[in-house]
Amino acid sequence: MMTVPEWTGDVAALRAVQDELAQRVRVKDSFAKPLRTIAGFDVGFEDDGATTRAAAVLLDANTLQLLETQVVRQPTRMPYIPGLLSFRELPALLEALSLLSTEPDLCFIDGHGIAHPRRLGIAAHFGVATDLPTIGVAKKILIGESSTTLHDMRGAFTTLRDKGEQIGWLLRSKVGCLPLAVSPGHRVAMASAPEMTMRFVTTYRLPEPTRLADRLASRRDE
DNA sequence: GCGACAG
DNA sequence: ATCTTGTCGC
Repeated sequence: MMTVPEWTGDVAALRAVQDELAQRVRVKDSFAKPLRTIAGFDVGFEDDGATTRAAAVLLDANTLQLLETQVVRQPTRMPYIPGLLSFRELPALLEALSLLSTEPDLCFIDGHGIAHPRRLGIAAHFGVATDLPTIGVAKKILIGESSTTLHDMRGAFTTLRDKGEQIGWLLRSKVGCLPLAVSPGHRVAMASAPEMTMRFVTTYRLPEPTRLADRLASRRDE
């Protein structure tokens, strides 16, 4: 399945691929059994963007103990284009995933799930490409808005909708901080995205999987 | 046409 | 995303 075609400059072609892949996204729960391991993924850049650096971290879902980390580098293949982020970052992320010794039960991706113009943010795309359960955790909204006010209480969340359709949530993971935009990617129910995310939030704004992957991908480590 | 625009 | 010092607030 060609889930990540090469960049030829044809934006319309990639949008067509997105529409096709979006049909394969399954927004429903897949957790009949408790989680054993979870993983976090993020991407950073080096050499003025010439090099793409992807990080993957594997954690014990119950103790949050760090079990494994992987960092890979690839030459950057295409520029950043709002809405087409996944085609730029997915290749490196998939390589990082392949290096993990254990396949995670749930993946947290830095970016949106279905909270995307074509309902195929990087977390949804990642999920369809791997068939693994995924949740998108973004620091900013790409599309959509919330109607009700978000209480300034840890764990509070409100609906994020686009033209009436719910595409995710705004989640106050930490008091005094801007909310996160959380949306299901693949094989995760809309309703469980916020709680699954909060389950791994400790004292920071980002849930541990994403936070740790962030540090590795952004140089602040290694 | 104008503004917005994950990372 | 990335380049970066000081500064505000708990």
